[in-house]
Amino acid sequence: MAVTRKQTPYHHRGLREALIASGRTLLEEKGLRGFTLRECARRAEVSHAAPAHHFDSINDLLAEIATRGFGELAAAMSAEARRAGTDASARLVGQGLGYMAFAAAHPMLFRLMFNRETDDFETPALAAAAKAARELHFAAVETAIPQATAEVKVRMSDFAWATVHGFITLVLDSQIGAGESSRALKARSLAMLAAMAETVVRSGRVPD
Amino acid sequence: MAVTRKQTPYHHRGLREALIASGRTLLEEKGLRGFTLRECARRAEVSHAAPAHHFDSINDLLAEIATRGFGELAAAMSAEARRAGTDASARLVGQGLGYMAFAAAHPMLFRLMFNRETDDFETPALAAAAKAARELHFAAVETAIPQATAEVKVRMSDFAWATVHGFITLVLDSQIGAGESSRALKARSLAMLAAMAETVVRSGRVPD
DNA sequence: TGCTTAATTTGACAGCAGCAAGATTGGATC
DNA sequence: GATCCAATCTTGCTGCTGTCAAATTAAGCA
Repeated sequence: MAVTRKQTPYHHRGLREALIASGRTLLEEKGLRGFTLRECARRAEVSHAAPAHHFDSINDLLAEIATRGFGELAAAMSAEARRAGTDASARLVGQGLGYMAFAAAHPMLFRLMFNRETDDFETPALAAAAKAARELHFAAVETAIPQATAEVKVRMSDFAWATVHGFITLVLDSQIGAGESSRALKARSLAMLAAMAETVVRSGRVPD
Repeated sequence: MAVTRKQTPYHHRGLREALIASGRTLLEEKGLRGFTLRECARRAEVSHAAPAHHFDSINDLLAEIATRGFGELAAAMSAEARRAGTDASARLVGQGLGYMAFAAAHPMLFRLMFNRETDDFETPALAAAAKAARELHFAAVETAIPQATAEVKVRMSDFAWATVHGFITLVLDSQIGAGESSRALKARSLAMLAAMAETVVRSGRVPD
């Protein structure tokens, strides 16, 4: 009985990782609506039912991809903040830049991470990864306005995040800067971040 | 030959509108991922192929639903701005409130309107409706800071929109205020809008 | 070696979008 | 009023999809 299957072994061994990888490129190519478990399997050169042994459902795979996305997002934020030096305000801007750069580089992944439509693929790990990114951001705001009250800190953290998230989201959805050069867009982003940081820092100065 | 079909006539007459209506409730119930042309047809008590005569594809129906959504969004913004009175800053806050209220009332529709994944259901009418809402917002910002340069006006329009859009988006995606009472959430929204309006107005006062 | 278990396969089911061909209706024309 | 046409809707297909069940293969361990 000649093994007609190519030289690929029956046991893939690293299928779980392979599926996450192929799933991620597929997501980036086709978007969530074009995302297919069977296509993931095809790209990993494996039968259509193989993924079932590594992921309970298609949502499970999506959750894993999103979870890792949050890890990368946090890393991108940290890296840019570090590059920005020691000034707290500059670090806040840097973190925002990292956030936007990640979203621009992986738009579909970014959408998946936040577009928690019906919560039907919420996972403890996913929730924890999202929370970690949030806390990274909150810490940066806290450092920028150490003397502010806890309530103001929370408020400004919301504010800064909403600004950055809203802007890049609208850009990705072609609502802002459609047809503009990436150079012009970058200038717009920086202006946005500057306005954000200024408002945050000012809130720390005003006694109430 | 007894007519086994119920008393419903062969020609539905208002099928296009019926599909838009059933599609919209379906969307709100199941989200974009659970949205199905056949289920729309079923709810309109019509065969699965009937929609094809009114919409080229499922994306066509979604585009029409999204287009009407933008009309309603603009109406909600205008109504709240009117309620806010004549002060330009208050009107800006009111518009933001209307925006958020619409999104909170129709979260899935709101997501559909903006989640323009692969642009595969972009339509001239949809683009125009989105643009109308944008211009409504820009006009409000312009009125609030009439003496500012054109560039600052654009910048602040982006800024204000990003703030409001980002905040409500994060709330809908359970990233902000998860598990909070709607009362507390409303307070957070108002604080957010106040910070936004203050920044906009200040940008109009500073000479550059 | 043989046995157990994990990993993968094939095959099936129901549901989906879109297409084609037939059935029914409403309205215009004669 | 009768006839024809175009619009509307239905049934039935094709090739997808996710998920399940059963069969097959490989790996690890005694």
